[in-house]
Amino acid sequence: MRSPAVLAWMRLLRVGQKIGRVLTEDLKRWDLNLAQFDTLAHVGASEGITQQELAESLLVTKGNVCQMLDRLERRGLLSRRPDGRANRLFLTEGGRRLFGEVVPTHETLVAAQFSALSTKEQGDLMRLLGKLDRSL
Amino acid sequence: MRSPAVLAWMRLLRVGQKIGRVLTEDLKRWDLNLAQFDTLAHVGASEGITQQELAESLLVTKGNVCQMLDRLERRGLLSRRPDGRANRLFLTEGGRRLFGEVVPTHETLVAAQFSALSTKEQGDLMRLLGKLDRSL
DNA sequence: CAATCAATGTTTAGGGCTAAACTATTCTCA
DNA sequence: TGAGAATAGTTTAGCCCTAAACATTGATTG
Repeated sequence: MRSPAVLAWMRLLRVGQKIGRVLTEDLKRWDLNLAQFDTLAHVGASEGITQQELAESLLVTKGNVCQMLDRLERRGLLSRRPDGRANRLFLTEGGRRLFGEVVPTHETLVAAQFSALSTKEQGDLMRLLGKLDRSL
Repeated sequence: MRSPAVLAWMRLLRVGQKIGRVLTEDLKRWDLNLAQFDTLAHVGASEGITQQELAESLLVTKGNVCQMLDRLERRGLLSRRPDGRANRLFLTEGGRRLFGEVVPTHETLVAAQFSALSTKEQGDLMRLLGKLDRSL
């Protein structure tokens, strides 16, 4: 007999994979993937953030952030601005425009993935995951 | 204002990353990562499964499965057994032994990650994710 | 039976991610 | 002030994963 925790974990992974796949597929329209979208989202929400802070915020390594930024910068979506020994990050005009275009569609699609749950259930799920997140 | 769905999605991703990191760290003791563990788990639970079936079950591509199996086979943990045009997969003695050793610890650690939630809450989470999974 | 089609597996190129080694800059304080 | 510690970023090797091209084998049907 499997514990509720193990079952919950297996399902959490599975749901994450499934939804991630749908979102990734949709983001191809803008030639973005989920990691790039999340990076733009974080920078857009906190412009002036450093690479180090971005890495902590995304829960990835700074090496990863560095490479990710190389690509996004090459595409002209954001820019590094040196500040002391750190780099501060900003969206370019193009990055801001693209981001503003993608977000509404993206959020609608996310909502659609959760539409099998009632509003109350979505709230419950959100709260349970929030509690779990804070404990980790 | 963010919808409950978007918040739930962000937290789901985040919780998945955090727990995944803890489990990955622990699996290093056996020189395994999460993907390899999952592969062993699936094969162990359904020996004789084909590569195609395994790929569908893991929600990854068959190309990925092929490479993953190359590594696990090289390590002597499982074996491909040709059957018609398919390969049927089996754990080796070593694979079965390793797997039996890892699983209890792993499940305990998973349970620990969810310990901030009461038994009822874990059940609720499990059910909500199950409902969501079936709808996707 | 032979040609075609479908199913299974393999390979390859490329991006995501990590750990660890490395570089460069800034801070500290004796 | 100058040496060393701490901090921020970059690079590299290697595994994970995908998409797409490829190869092989089995099934279908004219």
